[in-house]
Amino acid sequence: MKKRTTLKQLAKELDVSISTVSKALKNSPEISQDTIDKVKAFAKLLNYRPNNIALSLKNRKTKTIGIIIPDIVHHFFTKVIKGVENYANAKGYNVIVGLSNESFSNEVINMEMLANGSIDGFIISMSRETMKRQDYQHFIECLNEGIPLVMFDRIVNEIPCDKVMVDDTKGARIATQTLLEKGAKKIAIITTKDYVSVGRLRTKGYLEALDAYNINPMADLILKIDDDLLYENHIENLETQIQKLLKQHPNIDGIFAVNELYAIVAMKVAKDLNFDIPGKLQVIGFTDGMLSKHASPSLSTVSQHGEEMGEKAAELLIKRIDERVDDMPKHPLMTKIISTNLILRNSTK
Amino acid sequence: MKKRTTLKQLAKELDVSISTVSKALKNSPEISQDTIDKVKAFAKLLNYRPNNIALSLKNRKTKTIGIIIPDIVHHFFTKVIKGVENYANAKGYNVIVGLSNESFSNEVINMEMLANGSIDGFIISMSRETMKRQDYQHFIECLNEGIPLVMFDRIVNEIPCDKVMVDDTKGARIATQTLLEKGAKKIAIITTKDYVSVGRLRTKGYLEALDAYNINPMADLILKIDDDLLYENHIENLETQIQKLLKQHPNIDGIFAVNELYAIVAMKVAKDLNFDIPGKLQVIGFTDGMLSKHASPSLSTVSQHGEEMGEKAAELLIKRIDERVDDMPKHPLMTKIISTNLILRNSTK
DNA sequence: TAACATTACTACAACGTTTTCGTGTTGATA
DNA sequence: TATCAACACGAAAACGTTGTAGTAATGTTA
Repeated sequence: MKKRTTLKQLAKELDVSISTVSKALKNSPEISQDTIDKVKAFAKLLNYRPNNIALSLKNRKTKTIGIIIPDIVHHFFTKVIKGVENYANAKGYNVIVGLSNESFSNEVINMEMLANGSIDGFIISMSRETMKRQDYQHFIECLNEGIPLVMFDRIVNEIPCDKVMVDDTKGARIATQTLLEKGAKKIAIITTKDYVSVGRLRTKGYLEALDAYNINPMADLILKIDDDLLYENHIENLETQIQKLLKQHPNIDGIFAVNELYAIVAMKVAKDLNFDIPGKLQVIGFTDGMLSKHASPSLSTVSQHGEEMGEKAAELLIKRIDERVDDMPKHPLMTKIISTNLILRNSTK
Repeated sequence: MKKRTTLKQLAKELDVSISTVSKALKNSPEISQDTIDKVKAFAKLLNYRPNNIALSLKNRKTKTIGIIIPDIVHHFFTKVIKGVENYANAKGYNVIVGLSNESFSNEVINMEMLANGSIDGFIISMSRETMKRQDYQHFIECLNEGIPLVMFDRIVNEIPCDKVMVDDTKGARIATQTLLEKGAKKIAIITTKDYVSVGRLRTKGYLEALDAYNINPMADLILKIDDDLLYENHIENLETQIQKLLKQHPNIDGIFAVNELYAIVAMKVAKDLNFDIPGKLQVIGFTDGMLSKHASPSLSTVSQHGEEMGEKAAELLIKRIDERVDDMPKHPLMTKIISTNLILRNSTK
């Protein structure tokens, strides 16, 4: 097994010093054109490429960013990763992915593993367990060590870092409003427990829309799902709860679901109960993924623009990293709001 | 901004040498218990953690593996990544993700960016363009430089490396056979152009099954989609082609599709044409994803076990990396076949 | 021709570790 | 009282770079 070519090897073979080789490859004016040509030719011959790790050590920056997400098998997060990759690669950065699997300890372990010099900064969406515990010590420590952080989607205000989010409340408000405009009178919401920030905010938007139409919210129509269960159970539980809801209130004519899966399952249950969609029941979801597009009927939904979020997060992070190097005065913390837009398909009139 | 604690700092403050600190932290018997305790206490106080980059440089291994895939917004690939992460993290490895976007040059650039010492090995599924060009120079070079490679899913025999794949032919044969057993007489296949290895192999399985039942394949029933188009056009094109097929052969009673999306679209088109699924037309797809599970009717499909593939790939790669370090005799190249299984849902009788 | 510039290089330190090979101080032994 | 372990530590090299500071060998000027 051949080992990689180093400056030292080039230097020895060419009978010059390591410095000369290094400088020649960088077209330093200190080196004669003659030598430059020779060195370059030989370097090319041996396929020399500088060792990234050595550079990282020397420059005290790795040109790598870490993204920590709760789950990768999820259209929204993959879109975000894609956005991060796009921007980061264009700036010469690599992306390390860490999966928390919605677990607090995994999140902490993953971050510690990477914070030991492997990355220049983090892009994070917290695990559900972290949100529940409200234990943000690992984020704080990260910042204390001078590692910049950008949070997205699942945000928490206590952490002084850059953030990228969607206007969840507004998106939900517009979705609900649209249902109202399209004639729905009795709209249910399928949402998460309140400790999930996005669920809470989207519920808020739903309530605001009702309020604007002078409709009193009914507790019965607000289904807060505990998605802490294992996946399979979670879906089953979801189905039975929606069934119960639709049977108890057969005159429900609108459903707003805070994510794609909830909306899809709601449609399925409703269809099984012979609800006509969108004739008698209109449905809008949140997050535009494969499921929405290919469901039947296709699902109207609030698009979150995950890719754009990822790009923006990467941009903020890399800016922060660069300013750290220059040791310039920090610019103030940013919270970038990505606007949603409503995609109307066939689950609404 | 505070910088990270180093051995040097600890040494200076404690007024001992760097070596002593290093050894103390490792419980070296050379160091007195007294000193060990002191050093450890102080290290803990300053929250010392060794710099990974320095270790990487010293040990000439990064404990990081790179995974290059054509697209991350794809259930199968995310499953594989998840499997890779699982195994790799458990072994103390990090995972860098590179996206080729089905483009040859992106694949090459991504690999070169990582091959400069950033990773200890690659896990790869080729881009479509690479398959088409059949230009594998970058893989060869990688191997020449002593960087181990594991290919999965989209394999090519010419490259001497470990491989993880599914028995595509067998999976397709069983799927087709199942359709036949369930009474289908005229089965169409929706597949890709032949340069996509998995498409080719799955078509082969389809033909084998027909042959076993003494059925002559009809060219008309073999729809080879050119998925080289942009996404949106691709789907539209797919729809019209399937429409044409079903109109031309309204007595088709079985469809085998080589991926999830093709199957879903086929079902949609068929439903629009008032085919009764599964009554009159049965459908089986390949790759078990979200779409299959939540389609209506839910889609019977050949499950590929992406997560298992990822785990296996990581295992093979890490074994290869370890053997490289020990400089032991290489064990022979492995090709691990992950067996598929057929998940029967409501798109079949 | 002494003083100085210019050219074209080399030596060395540094980034943060680990590890090998010393080395000075004890205490025990012959 | 020399001799030798045992003990507890330090110096230095190495991993592969880069950049600063030197230094010979020229050429130019007063």
